[in-house]
Amino acid sequence: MSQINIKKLAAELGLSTSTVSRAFRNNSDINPQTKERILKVAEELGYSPNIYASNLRESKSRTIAIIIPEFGNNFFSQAIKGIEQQARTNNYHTLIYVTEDDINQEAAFIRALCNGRVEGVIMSASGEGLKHSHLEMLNEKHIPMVFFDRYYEDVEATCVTGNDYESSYQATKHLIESGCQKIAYLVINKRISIGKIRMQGYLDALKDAGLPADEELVVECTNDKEDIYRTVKNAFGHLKPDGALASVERLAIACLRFCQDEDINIPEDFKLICFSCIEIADVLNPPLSTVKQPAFEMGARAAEVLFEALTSKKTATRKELILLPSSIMIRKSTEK
Amino acid sequence: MSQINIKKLAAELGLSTSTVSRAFRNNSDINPQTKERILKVAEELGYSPNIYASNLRESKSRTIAIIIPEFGNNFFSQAIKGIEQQARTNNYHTLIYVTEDDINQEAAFIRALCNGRVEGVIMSASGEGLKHSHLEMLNEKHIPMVFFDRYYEDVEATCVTGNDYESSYQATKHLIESGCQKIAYLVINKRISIGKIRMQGYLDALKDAGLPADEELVVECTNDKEDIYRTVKNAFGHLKPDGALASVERLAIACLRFCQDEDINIPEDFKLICFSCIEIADVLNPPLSTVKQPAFEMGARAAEVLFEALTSKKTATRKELILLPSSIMIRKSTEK
DNA sequence: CTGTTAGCGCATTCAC
DNA sequence: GTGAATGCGCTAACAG
Repeated sequence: MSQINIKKLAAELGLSTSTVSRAFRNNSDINPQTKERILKVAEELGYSPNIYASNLRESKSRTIAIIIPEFGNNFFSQAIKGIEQQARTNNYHTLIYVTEDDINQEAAFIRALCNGRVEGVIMSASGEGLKHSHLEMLNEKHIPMVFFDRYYEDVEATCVTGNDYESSYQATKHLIESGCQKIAYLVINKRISIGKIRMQGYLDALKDAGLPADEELVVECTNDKEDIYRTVKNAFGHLKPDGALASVERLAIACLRFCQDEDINIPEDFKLICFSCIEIADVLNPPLSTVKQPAFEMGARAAEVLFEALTSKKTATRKELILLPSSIMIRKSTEK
Repeated sequence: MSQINIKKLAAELGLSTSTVSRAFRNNSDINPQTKERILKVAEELGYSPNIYASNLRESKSRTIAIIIPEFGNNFFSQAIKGIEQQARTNNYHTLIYVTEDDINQEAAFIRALCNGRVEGVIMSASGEGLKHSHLEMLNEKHIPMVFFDRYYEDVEATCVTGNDYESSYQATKHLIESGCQKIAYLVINKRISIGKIRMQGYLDALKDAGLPADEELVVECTNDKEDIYRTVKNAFGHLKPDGALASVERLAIACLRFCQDEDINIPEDFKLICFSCIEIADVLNPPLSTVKQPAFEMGARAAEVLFEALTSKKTATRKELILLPSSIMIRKSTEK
């Protein structure tokens, strides 16, 4: 059986293709009875308009792209859910691209998207502190973009992110109030957006408490699992901290592992808190205090901003920082 | 600035559109120098072929759909990575659809995909034991499909899944050898595919060990977090098991929570093992023994089967069960 | 190796 | 309220 198309359906119905087309779009006026008849026969014959022909004709795709550094962690999973919820209500499809934290990948994806595949982009940045010229193409192609969580300061676009400075300050303060005197800050890259902002909150909290805001206590790690463990081990060896704030979950998990291996008691000998959206923090060993970002809301909000731009035919979003509050969940790992 | 297209680019170059087109496709022969010149100018002018026009013209989309019951757990995240890796090497795009375990959603997605949006479907089933007539449409439209993990027995299609019976048998045997006498089996739905097969392995292991394979020990839960906790609590109350095999991670987490709340010592008073791909099982309280499915490989393998069908122009995959071995990771939660 | 020509399936003018 | 005609941007014969 050859595939059905609008022409065959029209022939079957004894109508013109334009009338059939009208039955599937809501704008044009059409006799309600004709419409109903068309839809009924279409259903029977398993016809639905070819998406690519429509896209071509209308030169719009009702599709947006999500570009994220990694996939499969709680934060991004929840953020994606938030985005998809909005996409669904706006009748849009989503395409997900994962950069593995590689800005070249990011650039490649952006380039590949500029052929009309998507109408807008929601992105968490992969290469803060590097060249971002690949984003200019979006501008040229009039494709609006919104950042969430991680963003480029030098790019004109709205960003929805957490109130990281404040949360970091509060988390550090909480460690101090729990009795910590020598608090390490664990970070992947301290020179860029979230790593940097969270560090500032941490440093200021130390300072305000009269503790030495010593940059030696800032421990930078790579993104590799084995490497992280080694770095943590090393840091423990020469810093001997009694507490730590981890800027991302992975680093805190490495601490838990290390403490387990070395029989360091948490929270007695060492207290730990981290930024994380993990849903099973309460059954970790020990239950882990977290700064929980509103991932779902971030995604949803970023999508809202994008769809607003899309429906009002704006070709870009305006430079603006939207901060959503995180909540500090205190558990055993930071008990006195 | 009006958008660039193949005609303008051709005009700019003093060439015909077909030559330009050839420069972007690898098949037709074209003067290497011409090609290079075209690609260079295209780069400068920010031209790339409109995807939707290509799709329409070639009537293929180089896109596949992934349909899964849920999103954001380790198993599906890893499986998706496996699929995407294969998709990338085959130069295909992926669209992800999440059903929230609702077969109506699944049917709606399938219907929406049949307008040519995708060339193939990789799916983990959401409604085992229910009507699956919505899948007939894929057949009519000649869209091949592959199941992974969860599948419909009554549908003709290849399925890539775990060796669940064997793993379940081994996991139960391990509990018995660790000293358990009264082992519960926790499951979301014992009448369907994975829940059913895993139960069979469990029951047979009990029987072979001379333990009563009592169906009372099979505890069925809903999919709701609060509900699961209540069911677990209730089961502990009247069954008083000394061990459990959980068919999915979520149920084991509820056990950990319950034991933590009630000061039940694991593994002394109660031993626990579950099917799970969780990567931080070693820092749970206590470290959790798991049956780890090869999620990434499953996804990759399912994608391989699909692409094989696609490249050989088959319109469906043949009914076949491909079993990939899981590995049992023994940790503290099942120690003697 | 390159150009000409003819659609892919659909949505939108513009007539009637 | 409906139909005829046109072209969205691209690719694949075919001819040269």
